[in-house]
Amino acid sequence: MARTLRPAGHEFRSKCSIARTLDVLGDKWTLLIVRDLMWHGRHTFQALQDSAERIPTNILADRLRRLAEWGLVRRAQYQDRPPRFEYHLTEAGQALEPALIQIMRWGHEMLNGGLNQRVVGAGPGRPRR
Amino acid sequence: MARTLRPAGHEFRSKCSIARTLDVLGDKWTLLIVRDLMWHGRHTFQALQDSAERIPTNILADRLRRLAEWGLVRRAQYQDRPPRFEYHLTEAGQALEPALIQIMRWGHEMLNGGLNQRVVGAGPGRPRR
DNA sequence: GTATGTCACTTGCATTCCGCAAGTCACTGT
DNA sequence: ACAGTGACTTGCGGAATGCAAGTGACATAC
Repeated sequence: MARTLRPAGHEFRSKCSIARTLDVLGDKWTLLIVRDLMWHGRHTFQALQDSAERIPTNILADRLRRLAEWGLVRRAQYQDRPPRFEYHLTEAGQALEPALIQIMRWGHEMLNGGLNQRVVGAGPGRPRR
Repeated sequence: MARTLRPAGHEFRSKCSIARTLDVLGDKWTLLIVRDLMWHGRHTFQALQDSAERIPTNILADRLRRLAEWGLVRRAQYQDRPPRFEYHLTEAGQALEPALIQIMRWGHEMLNGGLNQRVVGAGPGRPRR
């Protein structure tokens, strides 16, 4: 049983599970990064940046840092020279899948959003070269 | 079959259902208001403001306005003199329940958040006096 | 009939966050 | 030598947030 995720010094607004989740994920970008890591096989900074919504690079760097602090994402160097990094969801991050699916459903039905195809096992793993 | 919800003039960032949902609900407060309307029987401005997370009044007014524009919330006057209003979720708003439940689950498991009791049919309806 | 209280908000203002463009650094490939 | 790539960082103007205080229409208590 995992202890509660929480970066050093963080105080939650309240005991409510929803409020706490919003403390972590409550903004316009974070869940899109999780989506790309989970379903779209985007695991490098560059790949995440090239996603459809064109996230600004400073925001992307900041959100990846925060996701790593929260333990939802792991940053790993997969190459030395030049140093290159890849980002992967931890178990805690992957556990967001049911929530993400329900959010996607609602957006599909109410906002005419596109449905995600291949929801499982997508992505090329690490970039080949 | 409902047409796509969208206030006049709004452009979505992308076709993705998740991105579109975040265009509507992607901030720290909006889902807490939905939570209170859905489960906690808070239907007046005052009741919503008294919720545990102490939302600032200007933000609350703004979010209620936006939720109404998006068609997730209906504002109704239930008393003339003095004028008093109550807020209720529309069907589109209520359709967020499965997503909210999954978000709550994740917060409960990963962030040690409190679980919501009475998830269905909570609340006193309109304030008596 | 004056004082206090309630409800539903607005307004002002300082602080913080966001988004865009540009720059940096370490390489690699030609 | 020189353009290119990947992973960021920095600067800066504008938008959003958070706090306190104010407003207007009543209702209730004294």
